[in-house]
Amino acid sequence: MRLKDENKSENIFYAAVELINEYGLAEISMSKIAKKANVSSSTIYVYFENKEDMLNKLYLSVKKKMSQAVFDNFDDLSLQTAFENCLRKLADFILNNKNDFLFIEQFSNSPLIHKLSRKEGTELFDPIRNLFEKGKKQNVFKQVDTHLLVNFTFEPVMKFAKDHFNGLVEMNQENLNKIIQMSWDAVKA
Amino acid sequence: MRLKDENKSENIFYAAVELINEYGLAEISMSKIAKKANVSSSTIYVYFENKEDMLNKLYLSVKKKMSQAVFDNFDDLSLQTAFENCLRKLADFILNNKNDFLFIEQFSNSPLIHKLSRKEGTELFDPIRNLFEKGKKQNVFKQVDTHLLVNFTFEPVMKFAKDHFNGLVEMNQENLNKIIQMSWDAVKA
Amino acid sequence: MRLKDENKSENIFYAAVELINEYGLAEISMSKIAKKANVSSSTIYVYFENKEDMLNKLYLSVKKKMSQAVFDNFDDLSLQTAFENCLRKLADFILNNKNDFLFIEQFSNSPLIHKLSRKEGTELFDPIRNLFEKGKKQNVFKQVDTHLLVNFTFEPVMKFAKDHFNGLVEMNQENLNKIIQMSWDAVKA
Amino acid sequence: MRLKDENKSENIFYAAVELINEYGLAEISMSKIAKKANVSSSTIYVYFENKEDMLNKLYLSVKKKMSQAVFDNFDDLSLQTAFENCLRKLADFILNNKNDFLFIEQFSNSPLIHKLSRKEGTELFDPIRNLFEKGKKQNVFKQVDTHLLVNFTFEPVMKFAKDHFNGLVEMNQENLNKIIQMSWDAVKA
DNA sequence: AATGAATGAGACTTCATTCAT
DNA sequence: AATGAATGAAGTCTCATTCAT
Repeated sequence: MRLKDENKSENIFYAAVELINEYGLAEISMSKIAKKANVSSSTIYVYFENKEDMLNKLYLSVKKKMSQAVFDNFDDLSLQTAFENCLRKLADFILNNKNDFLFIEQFSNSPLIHKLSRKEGTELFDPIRNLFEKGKKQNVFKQVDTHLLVNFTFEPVMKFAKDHFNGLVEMNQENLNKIIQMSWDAVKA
Repeated sequence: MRLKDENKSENIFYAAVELINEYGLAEISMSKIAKKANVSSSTIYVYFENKEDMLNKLYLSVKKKMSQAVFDNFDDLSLQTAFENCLRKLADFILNNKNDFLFIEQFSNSPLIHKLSRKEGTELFDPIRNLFEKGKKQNVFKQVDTHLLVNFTFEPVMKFAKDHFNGLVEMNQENLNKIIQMSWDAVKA
Repeated sequence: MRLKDENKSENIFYAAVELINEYGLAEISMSKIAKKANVSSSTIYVYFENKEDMLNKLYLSVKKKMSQAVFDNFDDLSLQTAFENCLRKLADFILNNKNDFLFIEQFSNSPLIHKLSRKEGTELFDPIRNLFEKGKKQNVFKQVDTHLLVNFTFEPVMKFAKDHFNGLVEMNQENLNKIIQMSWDAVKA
Repeated sequence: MRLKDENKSENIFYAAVELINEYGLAEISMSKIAKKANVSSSTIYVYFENKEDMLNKLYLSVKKKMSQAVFDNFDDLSLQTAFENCLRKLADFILNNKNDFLFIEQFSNSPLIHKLSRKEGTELFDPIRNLFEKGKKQNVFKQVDTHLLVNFTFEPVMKFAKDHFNGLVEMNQENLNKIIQMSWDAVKA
């Protein structure tokens, strides 16, 4: 028996993300992905049950990559430094992995995402939730639902990144500093 | 010659939004929309050039409906009241027009959206930008790119609404009040 | 709107029967049928829901044609003449419509046939059952389940026809006469 | 070198018969058979040249099993007892091996059957032909083509069995006795 | 204006089979 | 002998769109 070629699965993921960004979730096809990944389209079905399964696994894979980047060296820092750091790393990741980021945005707003995938994807960001829980106890943060604190941390920067990609604004150091300040103002007690 | 039936066009829009929410942008088809709208699929082509045209017009139509709701009675108010009011009206609109809102989120994250549609859609929210411009001059708001102020106003509440629809949190009056406070803290000078 | 071309549906039926005989139920495809019928394979789906639906409707159509041939001028005859006549007409039909006959044999032995189609197909042969019911009352036929009488009437001649097509025997007048005699011996009181 | 595992080949046969009855000759696939037989689909190719070869060998195997059952203890009996016995044993076999029987009916009506397989399958029933040849010489049976005698012996009971499986009639002792009587009336001189 | 008929292109997926171990 | 990996070919069916009325 032949050995599974781990590259193949990665090539498929890579091709899918590229194409989804170019044409949109609605317009990609398994055969386009296969062609770009240099495999036969039937080979995709060796690795995934079907299109939906493939997309959900891709989502989880990309989200994991993103969370690892964001929470790199996260636990050893003070609250505020950790908060600031992860925002910077998020911005970094988005700018350097535009397609990954935009794929996540597209997919997580579509009903193709499975309940379980959404849950698992959310849990990858537990560290930031834990940070806020801890901070709330120390009265560093507002006494509000943790989800709210998270939303004020991540959503504005992510929207700003999209505006950046659309040419409306420029995501430079200065703007990033301001975002961090504003996020902090929003969440701090 | 018969007149174009305004109802038909609305039925088509309505059916499209429903189906996109149920199956996703990737899975809808002109024939499914036609069937749900009780028209022949060729009739859709009487009203729209093609699928892309239809979706972009639908987007603009829904976004307009949303902006009208958000900026209802907007200009006659003080800065802070206008700010608070439009956030409340946004939340209201989202809760009462879930499918419209989720369609916008799905569509505006997809490359199917035309550059021009995005621009026109953005301009529908000029009132909030004008408000911030005015407020910056009065030193009520931080001296940062207006897009940033807008992002801190709308993004968190919209994400919170999605969390609400996913059963993670409850969008009640209390939480809404907190959101408004946090948004204000983020943008105020 | 264009008018439905009744020919198309007949061409599809004809092509299907031909191909099923050439390649077998297991080996035909919608596209082969379409090509032979000179229509686009998507056109088949204008006329039929799917392959199964098409095959079942084809079955009923062919079976009806067969029953009409078999029971032509059936009711006005005496019991024995009617019995003999319909056997001769069956043999005639089979010899002149080999493909139709063999299609029925193939399809009715496959699980693709719907319960309802089998029932409807069976009912098309009610006349022979009525004949036997009547004859049983007059003590012309054996007092056994009518299905049994039918089976002894039709099955041997149909198997003989298949043997004929396979080159094992020759279905000539002499053999047909003998078959009729044997059938009669089997069913008569 | 390992020996071919006789079990594997039997498992494959068994799985094939089951699936063909459930889904039909047209809908089975090597991979479905492999899955049901708990072997890899490439293993099937260790035992058979290809799908057609496998089906033809399966046919012959099942037909042999059937003929052995039918002609068990056949030669030592008187003409009429042998005739009656083998009809009873055929009915028995069919009732106890429904899937085997229905597979034969499906396969032998399809063009997938090879000329040679049909010939070999037919020869397995030589004993009944020999019986009729002998009986014709003794003027016990009608002086007609032996195939005809065979057809009047086997076809009605086989059709009756199918009617039974379709819920139209009940194949009980009483009905079987009548079938035997009718067959005898048909073939006897 | 409205629509059922029609279709080429292409969707997803499974197929029978071979390869490499 | 046995099998998981791999694939080109082909499967059914739906697609967006146009045609003809």
